[in-house]
Amino acid sequence: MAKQDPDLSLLFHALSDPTRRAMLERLAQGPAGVTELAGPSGLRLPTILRHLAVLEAAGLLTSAKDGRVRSCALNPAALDPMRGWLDDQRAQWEARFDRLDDYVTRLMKDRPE
Amino acid sequence: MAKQDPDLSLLFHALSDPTRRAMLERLAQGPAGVTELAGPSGLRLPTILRHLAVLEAAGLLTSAKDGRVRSCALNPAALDPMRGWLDDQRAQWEARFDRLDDYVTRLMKDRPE
DNA sequence: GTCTTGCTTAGCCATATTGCTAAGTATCAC
DNA sequence: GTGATACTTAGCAATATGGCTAAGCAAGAC
Repeated sequence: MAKQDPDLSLLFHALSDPTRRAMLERLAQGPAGVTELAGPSGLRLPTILRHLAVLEAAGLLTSAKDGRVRSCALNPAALDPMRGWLDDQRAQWEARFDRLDDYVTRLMKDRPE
Repeated sequence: MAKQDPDLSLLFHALSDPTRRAMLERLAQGPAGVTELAGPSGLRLPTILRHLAVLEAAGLLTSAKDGRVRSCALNPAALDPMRGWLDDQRAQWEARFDRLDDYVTRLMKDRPE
């Protein structure tokens, strides 16, 4: 991960819109141009460009212009900080049960027969 | 997962705010009351209540009133659909290289010596 | 019963977001 | 060179979001 402090807020926000998620899903198959990404959504191109800007600002995609075509590509590494955060919470939650187990086990052991 | 179609938009949006993430992080340690959750943020209680409503609407937490205290608890299962979505994109991305490997392998095999 | 504590509701305001249309630029195909 | 294609920019409007203050309700402590 290149960035020291990934902006989780930008990342999660970027994924909070169904159109943006759908575009990323398409890009997971391979690069695509703006018009192709716009197709399924039914939204107008300026709107799509705005959504793409959100995704690019979050680091989830990169784009490059080749002639009149702008090709967009998924940056899968950008998904990792979010997964990391989710995993951390899950881990903390699981640790709760471990601590509870320890507590109950200790209680049983200390319990006078 | 109880819900047939988790609302990914609600879920990702709920995590797009640092205050809300911080509160979930705290709840991963165990249930907490509203005033305790508000403490670290420095925000006023009505604002906190609004944030909690977002989290509850997304299914990420549950709350119950006991006397004058409202206790909030993390619902860790609600994190799973997001992880699932992230994993799916990662999987699709990896599959790209598998398909590329197959293609290149086939190319080398079909290549006249 | 009175005071304190822990929320809760209502309303306001500033900012952000999300969609659109209109107009424009640049590349490509013929 | 002309027309088509693929964006791109600017501006507008409606809605949503995120913060606040003020006022209120209910439970708990004494």
